Amino acid sequence: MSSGLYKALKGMKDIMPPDIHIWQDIEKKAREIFASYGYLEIRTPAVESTSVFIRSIGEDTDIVEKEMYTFQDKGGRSITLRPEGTASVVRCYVENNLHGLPSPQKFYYMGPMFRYERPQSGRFRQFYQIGVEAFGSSRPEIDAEVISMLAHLLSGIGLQELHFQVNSIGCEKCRPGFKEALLSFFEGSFDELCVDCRRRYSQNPLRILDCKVGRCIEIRKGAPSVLDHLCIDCRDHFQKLLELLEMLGIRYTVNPEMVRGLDYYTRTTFEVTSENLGAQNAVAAGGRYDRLVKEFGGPETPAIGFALGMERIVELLKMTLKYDLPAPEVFIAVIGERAGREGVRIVDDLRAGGVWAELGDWTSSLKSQMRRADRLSAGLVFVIGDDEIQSGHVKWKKLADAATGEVRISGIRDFIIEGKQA
RNA sequence: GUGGGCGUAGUUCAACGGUUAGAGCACUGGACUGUGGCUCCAGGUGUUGGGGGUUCGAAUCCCCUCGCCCACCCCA
Repeated sequence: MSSGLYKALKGMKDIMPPDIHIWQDIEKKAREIFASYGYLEIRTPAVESTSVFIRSIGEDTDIVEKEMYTFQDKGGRSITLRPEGTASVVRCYVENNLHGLPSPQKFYYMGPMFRYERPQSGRFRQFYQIGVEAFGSSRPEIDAEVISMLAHLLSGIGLQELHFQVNSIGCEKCRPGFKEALLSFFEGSFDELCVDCRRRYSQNPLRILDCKVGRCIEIRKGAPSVLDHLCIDCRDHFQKLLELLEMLGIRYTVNPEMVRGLDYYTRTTFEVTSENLGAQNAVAAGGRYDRLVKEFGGPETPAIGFALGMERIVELLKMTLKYDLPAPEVFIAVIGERAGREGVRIVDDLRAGGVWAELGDWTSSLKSQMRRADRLSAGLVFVIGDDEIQSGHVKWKKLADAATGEVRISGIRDFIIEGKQA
């Protein structure tokens, strides 16, 4: 049972030690890898005009229909906490005329996203994503670059056994034909489809391919495949991408039934899943969105990106790696007020030298100070009392193996720093 | 939005409808008066999530409500 007057809102979590160190490691690794691929950080506001998201994500997607945190500000404007990152970055790209810079322009971002959903395992109302967006190239090489970068990031932080799926959902030229084909395929068995799929039939027939209801899975056997309906250009693009992925040694499967939940995707879509997560098993996903920049009032600019879900990655990492709390290098136990004052000086000096040092409380017993040092897993303990101040020499003890020694008080700082280097 | 499971100490969990709701861990102090871990001893905490009802009597049964978890849906 929790105490206190307040709790975090439903679906929102505090991220604390020791977990926070996993988060920091992931973020650090991501920055390193993105840097080597030439992606630069971009930070956009967490709130945008509601229309930014409606326009990009799509009027009748679930996100827009029922999952957005939308409010009116005091000026009566409708504003929304971002449910994903791409829309904001595209808005930023267009607003700041970044297309005037040499193409392609490549960015990454990290931060919280918000969706008003019922929380469950791996799903939160405030969740964190790391994402990348590359603008200005329609070449399959950039698709491969983005996917390869994702693969390197995931393996770089120690995740194995992830499943890469790729697909192409065509462009504005070939998708209408495919929709037609789907509609006529399902026409005869329409009445047998589940309620949701009957709705999808008119709203977004591609999603029928993604339905998990047993009967619908039956019915769609033999349904037309997107891949058979791609136009020449899309087919060529996809083919080239697959060749590049082969060449890079990225293991993947082509899944023609993979459909993404955002309307802006064109051509390449991909998703990375894990078997160890429960129902919400996507750890990262992305795709190409060649029309969005234009939609936002910019010049025709092809683009591609992905986002990965921090909580899910952290969850996977916690299964295999053990993260300990960081521990101080030095603990100064002090006996008596005079030593207590001397201790303040010593830890301050050590800290100025970049050493994590903690000071005991001279009003509590040496035993309890030692116990605290032990609980903190401190590396070395120095015990200072009147005798030590008199003689200028102090004993140290290494908690791990109980080794002891002696050093001049004035030499503690050098002793520690040299010890670190050795 | 729809289902299912669960709410007892800081934490993990006990308590056939029946005394004053207990135990491990953790925490603090001591045994060991200036050296941690191991052992032993001592110490404290609960509106049994909240509200109502049934009953002589409710942590226990019923209703409502809130919260958490899981799943559907959807997605990172």
